[in-house]
Amino acid sequence: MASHIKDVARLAGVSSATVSRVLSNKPHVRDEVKNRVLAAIDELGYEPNRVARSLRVQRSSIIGLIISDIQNSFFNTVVRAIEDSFYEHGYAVFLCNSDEDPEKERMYLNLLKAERVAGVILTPTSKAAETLKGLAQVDIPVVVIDRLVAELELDTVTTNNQESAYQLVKHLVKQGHKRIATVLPDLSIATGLERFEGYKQALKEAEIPLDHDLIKTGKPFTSDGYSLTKELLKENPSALFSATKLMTLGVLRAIQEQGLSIPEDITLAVFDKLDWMPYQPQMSFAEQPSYDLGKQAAHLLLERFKMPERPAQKQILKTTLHFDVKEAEMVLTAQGP
Amino acid sequence: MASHIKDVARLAGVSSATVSRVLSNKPHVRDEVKNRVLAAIDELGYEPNRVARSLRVQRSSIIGLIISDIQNSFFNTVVRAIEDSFYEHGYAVFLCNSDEDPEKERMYLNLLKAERVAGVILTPTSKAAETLKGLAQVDIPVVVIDRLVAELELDTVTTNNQESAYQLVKHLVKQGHKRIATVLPDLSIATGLERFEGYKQALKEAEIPLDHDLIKTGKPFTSDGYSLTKELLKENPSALFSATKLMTLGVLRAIQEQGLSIPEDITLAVFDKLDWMPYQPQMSFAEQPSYDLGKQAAHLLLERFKMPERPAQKQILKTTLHFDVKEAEMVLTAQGP
DNA sequence: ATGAAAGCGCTAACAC
DNA sequence: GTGTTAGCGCTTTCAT
Repeated sequence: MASHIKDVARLAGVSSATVSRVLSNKPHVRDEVKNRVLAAIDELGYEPNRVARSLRVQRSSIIGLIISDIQNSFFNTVVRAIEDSFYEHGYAVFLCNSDEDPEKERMYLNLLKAERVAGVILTPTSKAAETLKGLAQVDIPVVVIDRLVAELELDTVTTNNQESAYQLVKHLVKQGHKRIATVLPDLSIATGLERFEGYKQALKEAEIPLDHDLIKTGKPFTSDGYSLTKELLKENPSALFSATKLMTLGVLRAIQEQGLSIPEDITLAVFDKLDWMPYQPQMSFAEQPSYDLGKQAAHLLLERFKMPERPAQKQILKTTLHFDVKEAEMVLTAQGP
Repeated sequence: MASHIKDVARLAGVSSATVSRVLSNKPHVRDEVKNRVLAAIDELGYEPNRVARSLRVQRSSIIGLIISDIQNSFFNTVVRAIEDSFYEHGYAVFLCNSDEDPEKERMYLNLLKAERVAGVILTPTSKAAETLKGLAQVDIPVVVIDRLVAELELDTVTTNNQESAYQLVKHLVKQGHKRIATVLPDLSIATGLERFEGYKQALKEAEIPLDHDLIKTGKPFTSDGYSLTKELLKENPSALFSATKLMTLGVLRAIQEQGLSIPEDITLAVFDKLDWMPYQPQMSFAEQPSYDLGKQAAHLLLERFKMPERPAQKQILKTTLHFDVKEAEMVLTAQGP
């Protein structure tokens, strides 16, 4: 049987109010009393009931974190950064996987609302706006990462998608490529749209007309990357820009099945740094600052707790560009895909 | 401002007790009254405060799920199965990533205890036993998956590790291999030990003496799979048994760097089905029933809620063995690594 | 500096 | 079948 604050109070010979003050490091407790309380806590192995606390203060110490794909190592790093940040501040992070499914996202958001979590961080699907308004009703602050929610004034951390895509494609142009294909996520996803804008910008600057046979969109999954590339290869592009990590895996497979070599037959520029894999050809890529992204998101949320009325901040982080990196230069990280 | 049960009661012209009864589908409410309550709930957009409910019933509707590596797609499927099962029963799943770190595991277990979750499912590290006893003190049931906790009488779902490893290695033996190397996770992890037993059993049966230069253990990560294999290859094995998915990725890389082809130069038998990858050579593998494993774990926990005194159940699921599967036969799943 | 007491929103025992 | 009420364990005024 777990002990309660009353038991601690009795053992220390004080009231439960005093124990509570000690627990939350409030001032106005004599050191001698404080030590007696601490000793009693220790002796009983007392741990506060966080549920009772949450009810009383009308807010739990849980942070809800909804990620569109927990298997994607990019998001995994983001998760770790957020956990690290909140752990220091006594919050626990409740992780939810939306799988890019607006229905699951809605379910989790409502649940987090019912649990009266302290705050929410999420990578929104394109349908998140409506449900997010419900959280605002109960004053649960939200930080959006990776993708914008255009309709809402929310704290946001994203990366410079358009600029990075522009630089990657510009690099292909400089290498003399004219037929540059691209594989993108649906343009309803903000990152897809922004990266497409970068692609267009680079071509326009080089006065290469847009060829719609070289542009394919789909779900940001390996399977779509694969099938879209199979179609694209019929058009004989000399280079390809892939806009998301998972799609790139499918791109690689399709190219390999076709017996083409990289970069001789087809040159690649892609978004995201690939996980370490047995096979990894030379390519250019934009590495997103995933840990920083998580850190910043946590920071914004903690700031918001202190200043609920502060205007929404939109942070844009920079990717690191790597041009024509060969397999050998890839770093071996602790964990694979 | 969110509405409360009292507001609903007032609007429907009943007491809050009746509203509560309607909410939890208790009997003894007239249909006419029930409908009035439902209408009021709808009109106010009322959602129960789960925190208050948790405090009152001394148990939340949250299931804690601690996974040793959320990026591993094997566990990802397990997570999905567990979420699916509990969603049907009105529980929410709180996902935590222990990263194989006993300290993080301890932190999360204590947190889940303080949150008075309804139950916990976890893939334990080798140091879990002590902390798990703390949960027993507050009557929080625990189901252990993938790995046993020897010291404790807990509901458990695992796979037939020894038998599967035995069959895989036996297959290598039948193909005439005498120098069969193996890469294993530390034997303090139950799965590592069991799979090693299977390996030894197959060699013993074939009267092949154990050669300790062909046996390497490490952390179940890609990096260790890679470095251990580099060493093993100096011994010129003709076959290799890799005991975990992440390690296998490192194995493949090391073999490729050495310029060896699979299966001609070295034959592979491995645990786990690899995620879809651009490069994937022929090998034998034991596919774990990951979805079933999650389903069964959820089932055991739900049963335990109903019958707290039932003796602990130890379920052992069977892997599906695939021998000498070529790349082309691999199924393209929706998502990559 | 400390204690007494109210109350967070809900459920369940008991009364009718 | 429905209402009244006590109380889950904690925090936070308000007294002293």
